[in-house]
Amino acid sequence: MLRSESTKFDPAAFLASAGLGRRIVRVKAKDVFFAQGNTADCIFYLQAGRAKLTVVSARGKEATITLLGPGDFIGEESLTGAVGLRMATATAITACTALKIEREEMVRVIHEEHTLSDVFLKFLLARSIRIQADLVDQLFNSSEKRLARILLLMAEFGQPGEPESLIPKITQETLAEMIGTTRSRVSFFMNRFRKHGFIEYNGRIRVHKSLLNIVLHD
Amino acid sequence: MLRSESTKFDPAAFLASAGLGRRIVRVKAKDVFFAQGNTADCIFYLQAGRAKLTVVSARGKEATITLLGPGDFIGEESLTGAVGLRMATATAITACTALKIEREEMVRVIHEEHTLSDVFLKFLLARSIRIQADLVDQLFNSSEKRLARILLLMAEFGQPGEPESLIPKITQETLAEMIGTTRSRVSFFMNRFRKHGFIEYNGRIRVHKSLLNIVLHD
DNA sequence: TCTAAAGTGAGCAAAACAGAACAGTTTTCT
DNA sequence: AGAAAACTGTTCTGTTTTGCTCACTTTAGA
Repeated sequence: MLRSESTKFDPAAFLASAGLGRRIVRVKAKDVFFAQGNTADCIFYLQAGRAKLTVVSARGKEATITLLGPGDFIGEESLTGAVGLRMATATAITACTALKIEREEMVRVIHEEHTLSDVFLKFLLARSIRIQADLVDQLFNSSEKRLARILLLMAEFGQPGEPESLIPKITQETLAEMIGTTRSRVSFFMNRFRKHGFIEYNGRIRVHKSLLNIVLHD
Repeated sequence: MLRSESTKFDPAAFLASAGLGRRIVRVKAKDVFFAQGNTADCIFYLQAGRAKLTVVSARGKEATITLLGPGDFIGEESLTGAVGLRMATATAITACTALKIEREEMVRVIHEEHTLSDVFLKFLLARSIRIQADLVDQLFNSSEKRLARILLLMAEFGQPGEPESLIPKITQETLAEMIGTTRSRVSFFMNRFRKHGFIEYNGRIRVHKSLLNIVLHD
């Protein structure tokens, strides 16, 4: 019964290939993995591409909770006790390749394979900490500081292979949704940052270290 | 080596008693479990009492992230890869009894005992979802709605043994810290709620279901 | 029991913000 | 290439929120 007793279990291999209760799916840019209100009966492991998690409020306002990249899990709310509903919508930003794992299979494997539950736990811990940091940021800071912080965080987001400080293409609308303000406000601050030399952009945004001054200094 | 192969492992028993790498501690009301900036080398399992998690900003403003009760873990950031620092301060609200588990021991047990890692995973998932909901609330709603929501959530907080809708004693200051506004603003809204009959209070706060109207209706 | 500390209710000016509008620019699709 | 859609910079108005201050009440501790 326990796989680990007979064969060596490799979480990387598990998350890279199809199998019982799991298969590889491709999601085109702007298509959704799942939408808010859907039944939460599976979890995705993002192999390639970028995606985002958004929520819409009662009166149609939209908020972006987080951006997701390769190695992230999507839809972990499916693993709670009872089968519930999706609380957010997961949308592909670029074309994505992901492993779709059925709820039962994921629960089983997490239960039986330490190595995989380690991977998952690490992800969940990191995510939980990041969201908590976002909440704290929201509680403490003004829109301007929140924008500065998000820009700095995203400058790291692109792997340290690229000439860092170059931010993946993103619209002011999405930035506004992430920091909880309006698009016009983002536009206003972006230009202020640019005037002060904290950032520069023609097409994509390049963040200068000096932007830290906005976040750090009172 | 693997405990589960020889003896039956009982997570409830583990979390209820002292042992190797873990011991029971008592924390008086207003004393701290740990403070922001401390080395994160252990995790607590709260057996009895109530506690809160707070963060202070650069310029001394304070935010309350969450309230904690029996069955909650405190200080899970200690389980991330490298040994880091506490990102928040955990303070006892009432006298607390908790199991203090050393980082290494917790990592070991989570790794070796499915039943405990299940318990921990469930906690982490719930917490992560709750904090995400708080973030969404913060992104969408006005101070007034946030206050209404927190009050409603806390009305559930007291176990369904008590005549529910009676909120555990809490100051306006703490409420203000939780929803990210000023104390005077909380005072203002509380009186408005009271005038409309949504809540009543002499010493402790009693929440009426009608308060839902504030949260739900546009 | 008395006093200091903590908590509460109010009010006000200044700052931050939302929301809408509109023209100009860039992307995307056919 | 040309039209439609998406994105950006900017302005304006009214609202919300902050950051105080002060008087009063309740609570906790010596």
